[in-house]
This record gives sequence, C-alpha cells and structure tokens, in this order.
Amino acid sequence: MEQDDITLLRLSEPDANESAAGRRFRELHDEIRSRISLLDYPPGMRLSEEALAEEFGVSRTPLRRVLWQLQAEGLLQSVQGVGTIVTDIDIGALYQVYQMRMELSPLLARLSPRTISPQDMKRFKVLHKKCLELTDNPSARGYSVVNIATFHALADLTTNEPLRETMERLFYQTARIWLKSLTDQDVMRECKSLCQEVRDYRDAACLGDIDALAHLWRAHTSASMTRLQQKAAAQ
Amino acid sequence: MEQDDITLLRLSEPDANESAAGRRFRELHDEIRSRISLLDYPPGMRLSEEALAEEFGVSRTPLRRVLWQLQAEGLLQSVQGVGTIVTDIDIGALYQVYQMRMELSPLLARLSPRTISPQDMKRFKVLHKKCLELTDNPSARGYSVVNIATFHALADLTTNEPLRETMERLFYQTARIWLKSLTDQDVMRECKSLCQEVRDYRDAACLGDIDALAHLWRAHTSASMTRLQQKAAAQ
DNA sequence: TTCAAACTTGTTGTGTACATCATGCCCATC
DNA sequence: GATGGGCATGATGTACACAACAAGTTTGAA
Repeated sequence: MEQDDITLLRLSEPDANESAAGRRFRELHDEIRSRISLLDYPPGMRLSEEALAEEFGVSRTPLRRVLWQLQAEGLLQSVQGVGTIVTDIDIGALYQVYQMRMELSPLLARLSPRTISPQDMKRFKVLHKKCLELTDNPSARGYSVVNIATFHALADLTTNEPLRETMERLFYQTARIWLKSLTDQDVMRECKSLCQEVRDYRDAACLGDIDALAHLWRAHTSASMTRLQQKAAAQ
Repeated sequence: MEQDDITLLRLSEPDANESAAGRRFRELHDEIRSRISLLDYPPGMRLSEEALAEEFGVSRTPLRRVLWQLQAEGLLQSVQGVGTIVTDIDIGALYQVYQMRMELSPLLARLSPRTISPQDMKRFKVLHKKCLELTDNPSARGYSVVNIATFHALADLTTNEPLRETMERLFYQTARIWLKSLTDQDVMRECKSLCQEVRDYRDAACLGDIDALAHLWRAHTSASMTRLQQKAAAQ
C-alpha cells in the first residue's frame, strides 16, 4: 500500500513554468504537511530546523520558508529560543473551521464546477477499493491517507481556485485531529463510516451528479463534526 | 486626512504575547500590502528587496519573509534574476474571486456573528462622514482608503476567524483593481456609489441588524462586479 | 538542605557573502 | 548597417556565521 500512498497523497501537479526553487519549495511543503497530517509529527512535537534541513539536503534558509508557510497555514508555531512546535487545535477553533467547511462544500457544485470525467469516476472507484482494503485491515494511518485523498478528489472537481485553496487550507487545519486519541474500536468504526461515505461519492460521481456529490459532502462533514463533538463531550 | 488614513487602515491590533519579530513582521506586511492596494506599487512594478530592506532598516532576511507571505497571498511574484513583481489579475480570476466573495458575505450573519456594539455603530458613522468628505473632494486614493476601511468594519463583525481571514485574503486580491484605469468621471461615480453603500451599512448597523448588513454587503459586492464587467466589456 | 545565580546547551532570528540566473548593452563580425 | 555573441549588471536564491533568547543544569553560599 505504500506505493499507492504516494499516488494518493502527492496531488499538487507541477506547473510547467515552475522554477527549480519553486518546485523544491512545494515538494518540501507537501511532505512536511503530510507528516503533520499523518501524525508522524504529532501536536506539541518540536521540530529542529537544522535537522530537517540536513534530512532534505538543503540549508536552513529555504527550509525556513517552508516552515513559515506552514506557520501561516496554522500548522506550526515558531518561538525563538524554544523551537518550532506542531500546533494543537482547541475545540472552539475546530468548531469554527467545521462550520466554515460545511458552508463551503455546497459551493463545489455552484462555483465553476467541472463536468465529471471518466478519470474522476475511476478516481472514486479506486478510493472505494482502498476503503474496502482498509476495513479488512483497519489502521489510523491508513484511514487518514484515504481521507486526505478523498478530500483532494472532491476539491479537484471545481475550477474555482480561490474556493479550492480555501477548502484545502481549512481541511488540513483539522485533518490530523481525527487520529488523535482514537481507540481501536473508534478506528474500526471510522473506517466503516469512511467506506460508506466514499461509496456514496463513487455512486454520485458515476451518475455525473456533482450537485449530489456536494450535498453528500456537506452531510458527511456535518456527521463527522457531530461524532467528534460527542466524543469530546464523553471525555 | 492623512492622520485619519492611519486610523482607518491600521486595523490588525497587536497581540499581547506577540514577539518583537512577530510584530515587526505584521507591521511590514500591512504596510507593503497597503502600498500595493493603494497603487503606490502598481501592478507590474518591480520591487527591490535590498531597497525595501534599507528603507525599513532591516536586512533582507526578515523582509523576504514578508515578501514570501505576500506572494502566498497572490499579491507578489518573485522570479530569480528578474525581481519581485506586483501581480496583475486577469478578468477570469477576478470573476472567480468575486463569485467566492459573494458566497461568503452572507456568512457574516450566520457564522458566530457579534452583536453590534455602540463602537461598531460609531465606526460606520465615521466611515459615512469620511464618505461625505470624499464626495466633496473625490480622489481614487481616498476612495480606496474608505473602501478598505469599510471592508474591515464589516469583516470584524464575525468572530469566526477562518471566515474573517478568508474574506480578508480575497478582498485584498481584488481591492487594487478598482483604481486601475479609472477616469475622473469614474472616480466621482464610484465615490457616490460608495457613499450610498456606507450609508446603508450605517443605517443597518444602527438598527443592530447584522442580517441586513450581510445581505446589503452581498448586494453591493454583486453590483460592483457588474459595473466592473461592464467597464471591461466597454474597453 | 535549600535556593538562587551563573553556566551550558540548543533553539530560532538576523545579517551578510556568495551562487545562480535573466536582462540589456556593447562590440566584433558578417 | 544588421546581427549575434560576450559581458557587465543587478536581481533573487542559498549557505553560513553570529546574535538573541529560553530552558535545564550545575554550583555555590546562606
């Protein structure tokens, strides 16, 4: 599955007239963002600029640009003398982001939607296949990989760049929260839930019904938020 | 009016536990963003990192962080060997941003709105007074100052940070477009239009009706877009 | 024994020299 | 006179040394 992880997660296609520096920046950004989202770098962890720079074979300067970008996106927080810390998110901010996401998802079908192509249908079919594999062998990390890939499959259905960028920004602010403090039982339940969700998307996509896709997305986002709130209240 | 410019435009309040570096970054960012929005740095202009660093009394390193941020916000574009260029915006991207902004403005009243305080009412009253002064002595720059301040007065009515940040980001992507290629007649007409717009906001604010404010905002944003399209079609 | 001050260590922030690249000018050549 | 190549110039990109700062550790005296 590791090879598929890459094809599922590496989604920002290189621009034709992108400079070498620009490409490296984007690759580093996506890589570190993945690690944060998959809890390789859990909230509260301190990252070392020097260690990361050495690992990626660059000096601190270009790496710091990446960390600043992730700080602007709300995933990192740098403090002089202390370090660069992976941010946590409190329940209040989480709720605000989810509220916003629920308002944005219907826009997928309203603002410059693409017509659903056979490639799109295949993409959702592959995602559903991954989901089935996942329910046979559930894992928090595997769940997150499919969850992120599903988001990108949906977000890529609009050609409205401001909408797509905003949805991506907000999604990654909350994506890692799911993996925190999930029991094995929770993981199993969430994997099944994701499987049903992706099946719904696949069916709507095969019908070419982007309006249905958008409303399904909103419904599932809302349900996720509710489950998260119930879990938070139970603790 | 110059003194009022400052009170109108400098709106990001300093955080209590903000580091010296963080405050300097925010101040530089707001200052350069203002210059871009007010066409002190018009689209296509090449900025010199070294010259800017010298002007602000810092080295290139902290200044480059500001320029990268503005690049991420779509206001600048750096190319090695050429320079840092103030971006222009094509009609297609402009339309996409406006579509998005029209969908976001109604959310002002739906996502965590504040109750309108006497300070808010006073803020809109002051804005309207500035508008009246502006119609007596119209200028493109004065129009833009009031326009930007009006945006912030509206955006500050929600406590939903993701919403506020997104609206701000999108607003500044299009704010400077108005000033480009406006005849004196256009400026006069737009100043009058802004005056009516702000009067509507003031009246709604004094009634404490944030729902009306949000819908007025959407309506005026839509009208602005329509006027802009008509002007583009006429050229 | 306790507590506080100094020190050590490791981090991010800043300044600066150099590398890399694009552009326009100048001059030799056709 | 036109044109193409080399070169000077100035821009951003990168690397590195050092400053500023916070936290833990040690050491000394009360």
